[in-house]
Amino acid sequence: MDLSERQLQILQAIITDYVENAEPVGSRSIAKKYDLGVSPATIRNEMSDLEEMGYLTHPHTSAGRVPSDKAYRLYVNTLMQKKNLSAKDKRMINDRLAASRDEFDRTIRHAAELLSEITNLASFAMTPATNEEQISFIRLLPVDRGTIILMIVGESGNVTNTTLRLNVPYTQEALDLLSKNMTVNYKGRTLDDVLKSEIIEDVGSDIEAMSQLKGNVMPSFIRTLEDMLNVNLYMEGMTNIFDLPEYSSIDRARDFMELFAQKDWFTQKMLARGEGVVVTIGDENDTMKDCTLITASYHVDGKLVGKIGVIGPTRMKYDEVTSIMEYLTNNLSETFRLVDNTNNTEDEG
Amino acid sequence: MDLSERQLQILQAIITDYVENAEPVGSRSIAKKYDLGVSPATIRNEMSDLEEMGYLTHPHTSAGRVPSDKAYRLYVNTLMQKKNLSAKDKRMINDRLAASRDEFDRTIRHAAELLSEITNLASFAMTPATNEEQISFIRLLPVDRGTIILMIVGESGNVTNTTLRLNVPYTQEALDLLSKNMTVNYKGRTLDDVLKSEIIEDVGSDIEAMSQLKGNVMPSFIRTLEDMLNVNLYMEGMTNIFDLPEYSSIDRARDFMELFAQKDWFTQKMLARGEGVVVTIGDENDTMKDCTLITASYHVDGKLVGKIGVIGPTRMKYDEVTSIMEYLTNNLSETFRLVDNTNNTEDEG
DNA sequence: GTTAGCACTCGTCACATCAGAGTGCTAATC
DNA sequence: GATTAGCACTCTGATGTGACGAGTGCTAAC
Repeated sequence: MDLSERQLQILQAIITDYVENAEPVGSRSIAKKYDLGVSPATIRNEMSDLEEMGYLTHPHTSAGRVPSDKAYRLYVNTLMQKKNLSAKDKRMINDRLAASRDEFDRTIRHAAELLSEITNLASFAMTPATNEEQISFIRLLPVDRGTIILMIVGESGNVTNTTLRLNVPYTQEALDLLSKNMTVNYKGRTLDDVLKSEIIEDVGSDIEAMSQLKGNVMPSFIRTLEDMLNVNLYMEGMTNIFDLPEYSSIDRARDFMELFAQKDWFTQKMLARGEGVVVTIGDENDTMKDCTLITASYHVDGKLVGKIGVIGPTRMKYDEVTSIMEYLTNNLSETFRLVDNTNNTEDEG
Repeated sequence: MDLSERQLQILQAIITDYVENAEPVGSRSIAKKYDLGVSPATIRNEMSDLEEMGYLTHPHTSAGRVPSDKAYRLYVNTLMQKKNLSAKDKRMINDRLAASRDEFDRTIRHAAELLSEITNLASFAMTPATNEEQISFIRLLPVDRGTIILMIVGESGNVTNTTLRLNVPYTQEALDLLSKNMTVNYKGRTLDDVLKSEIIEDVGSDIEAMSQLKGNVMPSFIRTLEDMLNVNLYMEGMTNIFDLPEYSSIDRARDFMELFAQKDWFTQKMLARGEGVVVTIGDENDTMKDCTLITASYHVDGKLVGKIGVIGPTRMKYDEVTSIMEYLTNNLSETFRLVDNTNNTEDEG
C-alpha cells in the first residue's frame, strides 16, 4: 500500500504545480517541467493509480488532476521540507516585533499583521488564555459617592477592572478592609480554580459597612474574573482571500467571512486546538471543510499559551507557512520570556 | 427649476420602487402600480425631464430609470417621512439594551447588533470619544519588584491602565508620593488639554527615589492617556451586504470589506462627522462613493458623544433606517443618562 | 397638454459550434 | 513486464447567432 518512489515524486510535482497555479495539472506538463525521465503516458498510468488510492481527484474527464486532502496530509507529514525564511522576511518580523515589545497587545496584533502580509492569507493572533494565571491582589478604589472600581491584578501584571455602581454608600475604611480580605483570600489561586469552586468564600465582615459593601461587590467579582479570562483576538488580512480563485464565487467568500463574524465561537475553537504547529486540512476540520487551518502557539513566561494562525484554501504553501509560523512563535516566546523576567535581568543591577 | 407636484410624485414612485426591487423602473410599471392618473407616455416625458435635471439615470437605452444620488438627496431632505417602528422592533430594542445596561461596552455592542439585524445592513457602534473627559485621579500600584501598574481614572469612571516595567527599583513611598503629586497636578483637566500642552509639567521630586521613578513613568503616562482616548469600535452584519445585488460582484464586495479592515482610519472618519443623524449619499462621501453612510450620535451624561451608523448601497430605505437610528440613539442616551447620575437617584436614599 | 402607436435599441437567454486540453486505451517497443 | 506512441473520446470554455422582451423616444392624433 506504500507509494513507490516515483509515485511520491509525481505526487509532489502535482502538489507543487497545483499550489502554484491553482489549475488541474496534466501529465504532459508534469513530464515537461519536472525531469522525471518518463513519458506523459507513464505519468498518466501512475496518476490513475494515485487517484485510485485517493490521493488525486478529477474535476471531469478531460481535466488534469488535483491533489486531495489526503495528498496534502501526506505532503505535510512526510514530503514537506522546512523552508528557510528570506532575510527580508526575518528582518521584517524582528523589526516589527521589537518595535512594540513593551506593549503586549500591540505586539500580538503586529504578529497577526506580519503573518497575513507574508503569507497573503487571512490570519489571526490571540492573547494567552489565562486560566492558569494566579491572582496577585485585589483592590477597590473610590470614584465618587456611588461608584467604585474593582481591580484584579494577576501575577504576570495582567489587569482587569470594572466600574461598579453601588446602591449603598461606602466608607473608605470598608473599602480598604474588603480589598485586603479579598486579597488574602484569593492571592495565589488561579482564575480557573476560583471560578470552578461553587461557593463564593466568605471574606469576613469585620465591620458593618463592609458587610453591606461585600454584597455589592462579590457578584461583580466573579463577572470580572470571567472578563479576565477573555482573550483578545486580532484578525488581519481577511480580504486577502478575495484574491484567491477558491473564493471567487460570492457564496464561498461569504461563508468565509461569516466564520469570522462570530468571534466568540471562533476563539473557543482556536483555544481548543493543541500546542505547537497544528495543521488541519479540509475535511479534518469540522467546519470550514474546504479550508486549511494552521495554528501555532507561543508562550508567555513559559506558562501562559497564546495562539496565532492562518486560514486559507487547502491549496497553500504548507512548507513556507509553517516555517514562518514557527519562526514567528519562537520570536514571540523569546520576546515575552524577557518581558516577564525583567526583575531578574541585569537591568536591575 | 423647481419640480412640479407631478414630477415629485413620479420621482418618489421611482425611488420607492427601485429601493424595493433593485431594478430600473419603467414608465409602464409606475403607471400601473401608482395611481397617478396619467398614461405611461406622460410619465415617460416627465422622466425624460427628470433625467435632464439630473435626478434619474439610464443604464442603457432600453432599460428603465434609476434614481441618482441627487434624487436620494432630495428624497432625504424633503420627500421622506418619518416611519414608526413596529411594536416588535421597539420591544426588541428596549429589551436588548435593558438587558446589558450596567455593562457599558456590551450595551454598545448590542446597539450595533440591533441595528444590523433590523436594517439588514452593515452597522457599527462606537464608544464615546473622551477628549473632554476630566481626569479624576492617577494611581501607581506595585506588582512585583520591577513592575508597577499605572492607572488613570476619569470622572465618568472610565479607567485605563498600563503595566510598566521599570529599570530602577522603586519604594512604596515614592510610588505613593508620585501618585499623589500627579493627581494633584492633573485632576480636573481634560485629556485633550493635557495631551495638547507641549510641556510635561514637573510633578516635583520630593524625594530622590521619586525622581528616578518619575523618569520611568511620565513617558508612559502620555501613551496611556492616548490609550484612554481610543474608542472601541464594534462592527456587525458585515456579511449582510453579500445579499444585496449591488455587491454581487466579488470586486465590489472586496472593496466594501476592505473599508472595514482599516479600523483606525474608519474610526477617525466617523468621529469627524457631525452630531445627530447625518446622511451622506454616494458621491457626497470622499471614499466609498457608491455607498450611503448614515451615522447618528448618542450622549453619555449629556457630555460625551458616541456614534452608531450603518453602511449600505445608496439604494436603501432611508425613512426606516433613519427612524430606527433615531429611536436607538434616544434609547442609548436615556440609558446612559441614568447610568451616570446614579449617585443622585433614589437608590442612594 | 395628453395619449396611442410604433419603430428602434439594448441586454439576456438558449442554443450551436469549435478549439484546446487532457484522459484512457491499445498496440508497438524496449 | 514496463514503457511509450498514437489516437479516439470527453469535457470545458469561448464565441457567435437569433429570438425575445422590456423599455424608450418620437410622431401624430386627440
